[in-house]
Amino acid sequence: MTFMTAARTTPADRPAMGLRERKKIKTRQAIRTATYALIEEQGYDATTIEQIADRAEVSPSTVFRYFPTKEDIVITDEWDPVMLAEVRARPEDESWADVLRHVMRTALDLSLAEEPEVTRLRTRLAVEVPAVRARMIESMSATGRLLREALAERSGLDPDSLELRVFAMSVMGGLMEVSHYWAETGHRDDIRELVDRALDVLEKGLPTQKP
Amino acid sequence: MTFMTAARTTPADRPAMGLRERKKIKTRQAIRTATYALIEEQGYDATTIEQIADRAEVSPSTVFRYFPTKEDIVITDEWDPVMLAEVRARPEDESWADVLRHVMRTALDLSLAEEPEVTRLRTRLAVEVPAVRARMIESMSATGRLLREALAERSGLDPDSLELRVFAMSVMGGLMEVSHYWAETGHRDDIRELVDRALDVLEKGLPTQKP
DNA sequence: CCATGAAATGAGAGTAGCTCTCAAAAGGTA
DNA sequence: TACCTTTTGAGAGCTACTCTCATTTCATGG
Repeated sequence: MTFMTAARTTPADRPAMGLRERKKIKTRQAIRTATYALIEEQGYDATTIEQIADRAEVSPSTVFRYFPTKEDIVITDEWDPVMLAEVRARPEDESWADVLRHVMRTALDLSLAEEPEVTRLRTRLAVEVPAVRARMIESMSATGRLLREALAERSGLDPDSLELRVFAMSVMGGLMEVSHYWAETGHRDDIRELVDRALDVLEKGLPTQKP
Repeated sequence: MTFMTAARTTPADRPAMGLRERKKIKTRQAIRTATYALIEEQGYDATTIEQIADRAEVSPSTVFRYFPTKEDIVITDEWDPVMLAEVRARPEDESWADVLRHVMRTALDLSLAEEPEVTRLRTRLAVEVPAVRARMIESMSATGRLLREALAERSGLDPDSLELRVFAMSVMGGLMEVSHYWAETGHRDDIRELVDRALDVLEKGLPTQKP
C-alpha cells in the first residue's frame, strides 16, 4: 500500500540499537525529508539527487546506498508486514471485503494521523509523475502477492492459482484507483469512505447495472 | 492491451501514402524489428539504443524521434481504437463480461496469428524487466480509461464516478495478471482460456469460497 | 584506553537513457 | 530546376545510476 506514509520507528526498538543503527535511521529520514521539501519547492523533475544529497548533508553515493532509485525515496513504505498481521488477526468467518475494509481503515488512520501531508504528496506525485506512479504500482503488485497469501489461507485455494492471482490483482487495481481518484479530486473526499465504496464495487459489482 | 502484438498497417492505406509516410512506417518497423532481435540475442538491459540504431540503420536521434523511451519500442500498440469499436459493436444487452470475453478473444486471435513470438516476448519482458512492466501497466491504465467510457455507455453510469473507475481498473488489473501468469508458466496454456477463467473470477468472484 | 576489524561514507570515474540545437539531406510542389 | 518543408544526423549536455577504492567512523576484546 504505497500511498500510505512510511511508518516511523516504534519507540520500542530505540534503546536496543547502537549508535550505528540509530545514525542510519536518521540519515534515511533526513534524505526523505530533504526530498519531500525540495519536491514541494521545485517539483519532482527539477529536484536532482545532488540537491537532495546537499540538503540531507550526505554524498550522492550515500543517497543511492539508502534508496535504489529516486522514486523509491518518495514511495518506500514498511506497511506490508503490519497489514499482513492485521489480516491474520481478523476472525475466520469474516468476508474478504470486510477484512480489507478493516485493514485498510487501520492503516489509513495511522498514516493520516502520522504524516498527512506526506500521504497526500505521495498520491499527488503518483498522478503527476509517471515514474513515481510506475514504481508505486510495482510495489503494489508486491502487496498483491501478500494479499494472495492471506486470501489463500482463508479460502483454502491455491495461492498460485490463476483465479486467486487474478482476484488479488483486481482488488489491488481497484484500490490503486481509489488513491488516484482521491488525488485527482484534490483530496477533497474522506479517503476511508472512498475505500469503502470501492470495496463495495469489488464485492458486489457495479451498482444499478442494467439486468 | 499492451501485451498484444502491434497491428501492422492495413493494406488499405498503403497506396494513398506518399514516399515520405511510407518511409516513416518502414523506419518505425525497422527499429522495432532490430530491437526485438537484439533483445532475443543479448537481453533487454544489454541492448543499447546505439546498437538498435546501428542495426536499424538510423541514428540514435531518430530512434528517440520515433519512440519516447526504450520501453516504448517494445510495448507500443495500436489496438485500443480497434477494441473500442469492437466493444461498441456488441449487442446492447450483453453482459460486460461477455463483451470483454468476445473482444479479448478477437484481439488475441489477431495478435497470435500475426506475430506469435513477439506477443510472447512482450509478456516475458513484462515479467522480467521492471521498466517494461511499468510502462506496460501505464498504457494499461490508458486502456482502462477507454474501457470506462465503453462501460459508461452501456451501464448509464457516470464514466468519472469512483465506482466505474474502480471497476474498470480492477478488470484491467485482473487481465494484466493473466498476461503475467501466462508468461511465468512459460506460455504453456492457451491464453484465450486463461482470459475466460479470469473473466469468470471478475464476474462471479472467487470459486468455492467459504460462505 | 587503545588496537584491530567491520561497516559506512565520500570522491570520482564511467555508462546509458534522454533532450536540445543546428546544419545537411531528402521529399514534395510549382 | 528552384524553392519550401519535413526528416535526419551529429554532437553537446544533463542526470540517474553503478562501481571501485581510499578514508573515516563505530564496535569490540584485551
